[in-house]
Amino acid sequence: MSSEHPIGRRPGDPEVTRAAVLDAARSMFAEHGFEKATIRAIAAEASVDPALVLHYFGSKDKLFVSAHQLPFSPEDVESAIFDSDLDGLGERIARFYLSALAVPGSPAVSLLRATATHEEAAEMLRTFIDLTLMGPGLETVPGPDRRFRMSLVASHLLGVLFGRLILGIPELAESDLEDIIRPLATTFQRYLTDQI
Amino acid sequence: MSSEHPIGRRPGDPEVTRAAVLDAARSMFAEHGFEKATIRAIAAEASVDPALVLHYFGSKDKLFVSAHQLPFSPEDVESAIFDSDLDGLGERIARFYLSALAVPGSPAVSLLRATATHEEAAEMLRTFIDLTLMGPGLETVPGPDRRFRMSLVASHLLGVLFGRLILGIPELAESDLEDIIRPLATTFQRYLTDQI
DNA sequence: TTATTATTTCAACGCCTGTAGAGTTCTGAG
DNA sequence: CTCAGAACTCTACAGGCGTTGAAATAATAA
Repeated sequence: MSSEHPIGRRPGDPEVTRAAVLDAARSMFAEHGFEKATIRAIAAEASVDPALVLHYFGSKDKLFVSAHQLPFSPEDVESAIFDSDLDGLGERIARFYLSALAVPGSPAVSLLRATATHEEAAEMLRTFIDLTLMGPGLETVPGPDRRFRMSLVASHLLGVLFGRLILGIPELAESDLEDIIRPLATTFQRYLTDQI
Repeated sequence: MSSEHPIGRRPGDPEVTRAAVLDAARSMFAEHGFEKATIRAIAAEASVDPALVLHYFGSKDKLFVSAHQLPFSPEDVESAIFDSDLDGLGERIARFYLSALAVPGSPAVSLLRATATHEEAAEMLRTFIDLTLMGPGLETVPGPDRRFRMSLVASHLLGVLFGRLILGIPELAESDLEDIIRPLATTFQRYLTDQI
C-alpha cells in the first residue's frame, strides 16, 4: 500500500493542508500526550507525508507549540471574569473555564497531558495560567495573598480537568458539567473573597 | 567504559539488588513518566544490566506495577480518616493525603505523571482512589451523592498534587504544606457534610 | 513563456527502545 | 562434594523514532 498522493506539489490551497496537520496534531497530542503522538501518526491522520510536517513546523517541539495557541485571549478572560463585581466571581471562573476547557480534545487537555512528561508543555501551561488567572484582573481580589488564593482555585480546576478527562474518575466524567460548576463556584468564591 | 561488575552472579543477598532496581524504577518513573523512564536508565541508576531488570520483572509494564504498590493499606486510611466523628473529616483527609503524597519522588506523583500517557497507570490510580477514598468508610458520609461529593474532594487533591509537584505552580510549590491543608480542609468538610 | 519558488513525496540516516538468548558465576539443597 | 538453578552480564535483533536531502510537481512572478 503506497501513498495516497503522487509526489510533488498538489493543486489547491496549501493552507488547507497546513490546517489539517495542525488539527491532526492537536487531536493526537490531546489523546496520546507528547511522546506517544508521533509525527508519523499525525502525518497519517492528516493524509500527508511525515516530512511535510517538519517542512511546515521545523520540529516536533515547534509543532506542539504551534498547535497550542490559546483558545481565547487573556483579554477575553479579563472581560468575562473580572469585569463585574466580586459577588459572582467564583461562579464566573468555574463556568468560563470548565465550559471552555472541559471538553474532550480541547487544547487544554492536550497541554495538561503533555505537561506530565514534557517541560516545555509545563512552561506553556504555567504561562497560560499566569496570563489568564493571575493577570491584571486579579488586582480586584482583596488581600496580599491573592495569588495564593487564586492558585488554590487553579489547582481545583486542574484537578477537575484531570480527573474528568484524563484519569476518568466516573463520578466526574459522567456528571453534568453544571453539577460540578455549582459546588466549585462556592468554593472559589470563598477562596477569593472570604477568610481562608 | 565497560560495566562495573564482572559477568555472572555476584556474592551477597540478591534482594538488595532487586530493591535497588525497584528504587531506581520508582525514582525514574516519578521524574520522567512512563515512556521516558527507560529500562536502560533505570538499570544504570541501579548499577545493573538492563537485562537483569527484565529477568526480575518480566517487562516494563510489570516493573511499573511492581514499583507502585500502595504506600499505605486501605485499612490504614480507613482508620486514619473515617474512624472518628464527621467533624474533623475534611481536615483529616487533607492532612493525611497531602502529607503522605505531596512529597517529591512519591509513588503517587509517579502514578499521576504516568497516568497522563499510560492507560495502565490510570487504571491503577483509579483503583487507588476507589480503595482508599471510596472505600467502606465513605458510608459514614450522609447523602445518596456521597460518591460524587468525594470525587470533588479527590479532584482537589489531584489538582494540588499536580500543580505543586508536576506543573510547578510557584504559589503551590513553595507554600508551606500546612497553609494549603487549612483551606482545603474547610472545603472538604463542606463538600462531604454540607449542602453543596 | 520562462524562471523561480513553495509544496509535496520518497528514501534513507542514525539513534534509541524493549526484549530475547546464550554464556558465566555464585548459592543452596541433596 | 556435587550439581541444579538462580543471579547476572554480554551481545544482538527488530522495530520505531525524529529528522534530512534530493527529486517531482504546482503556483507564481518576470
